[in-house]
Amino acid sequence: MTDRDVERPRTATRILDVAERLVQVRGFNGFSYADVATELKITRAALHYHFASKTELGEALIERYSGRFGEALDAVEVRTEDAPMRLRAYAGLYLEVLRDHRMCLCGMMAADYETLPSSMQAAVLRYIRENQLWLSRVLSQGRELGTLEFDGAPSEVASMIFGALEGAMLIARPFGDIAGFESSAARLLASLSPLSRTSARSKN
Amino acid sequence: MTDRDVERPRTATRILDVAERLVQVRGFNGFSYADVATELKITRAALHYHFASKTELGEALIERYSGRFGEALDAVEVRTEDAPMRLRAYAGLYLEVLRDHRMCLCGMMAADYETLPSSMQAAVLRYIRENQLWLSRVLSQGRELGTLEFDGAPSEVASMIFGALEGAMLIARPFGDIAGFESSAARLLASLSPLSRTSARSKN
DNA sequence: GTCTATACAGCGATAGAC
DNA sequence: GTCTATCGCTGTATAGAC
Repeated sequence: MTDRDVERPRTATRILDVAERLVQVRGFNGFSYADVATELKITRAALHYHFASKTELGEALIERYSGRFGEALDAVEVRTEDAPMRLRAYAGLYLEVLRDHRMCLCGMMAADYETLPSSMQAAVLRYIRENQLWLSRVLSQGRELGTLEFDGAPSEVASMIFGALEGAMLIARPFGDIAGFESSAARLLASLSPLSRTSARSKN
Repeated sequence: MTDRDVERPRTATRILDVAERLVQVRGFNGFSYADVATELKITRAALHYHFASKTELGEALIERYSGRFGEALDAVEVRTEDAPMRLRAYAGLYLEVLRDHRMCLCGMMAADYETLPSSMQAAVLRYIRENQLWLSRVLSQGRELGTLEFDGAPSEVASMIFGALEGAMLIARPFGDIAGFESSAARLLASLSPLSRTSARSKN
């Protein structure tokens, strides 16, 4: 399903699973081969057999994560019908990650960006651009069909939404504030609703 | 001016300056005493004289940064007149940091959160809460005076704005995309404008 | 307040046996 | 594919002279 066409030994997959979680929780500079090896009850040397360097491991992590995310986005487009639903589903993907006490892998690596080898930097940028492109497409279609309403370029709104969701995760995670994330995400998407412009007259 | 009532040797201040930048660029786990010492042309041992442990250094960094940020917020309230101006000035503080190719110190530490000693974790949470409190106050006043318009609790909007700005920085920095940050910030604040609900009818 | 020297743990990585 | 053993380096931290 995921990793469908990547031939990979079972162990390599388990390594990626553990390392992925460690990066999402502790950052790329916050975990070591020893951490992964201990958890899998193998030696560091065995780890190096599968991923010769930490850089290679990091590249594989981003590649797999990007691939999975892309698949998840495809799945969203299959199971939803309009742009507002798709945006909600998109935010829902982040919510799942946060519920697992993790940060988005590439959001974490965006924080570590300056310390990463250039191959990993490039992969992080690619991931971000892909997300923003997907969002741009959804936003464009939504506006054409009248299910969304906003000013300016879809790509700018896409950047704003992407950043805002990453930031909402970043801030919610230390507090374990799932509800806070949901509230921020909902508010963000509500501002794109055609109805939002007439609804809010409660106070003031 | 800043650090006004903290008695601190010149060297300690220079250490904090360098370490602060390193944290903002590379993260708390991405720099070492050696990095700071080299840059200041002193030895690591001298560093330990001023800050016995990296934890102490980290605590001092957050404390100073929080204090400065609080002063900057006071200054914003002095030199601005209404809530929209204050929010723009608030976003402007982030912009300055980003222009310096840095991430917000505490945003960076929010990413490193799980790896931090508990004293630093507590300080990071305090910083976030103070920011959100300040924003809540501004938002409340703005709504009362009719210069801002939004649904729900000010604290929720404050969380959303804070997270969104942190996230916009996080994502813009790897690209060096100052304009992207400005665009996101402007869009974010525009959604709180009383006029926003009738302005946007350009396309669709 | 800064230095030299050093302790000691941890890191990423490699060689070579099994 | 995993192991033991080890290398070389860097990390934080400390002792003691100046």
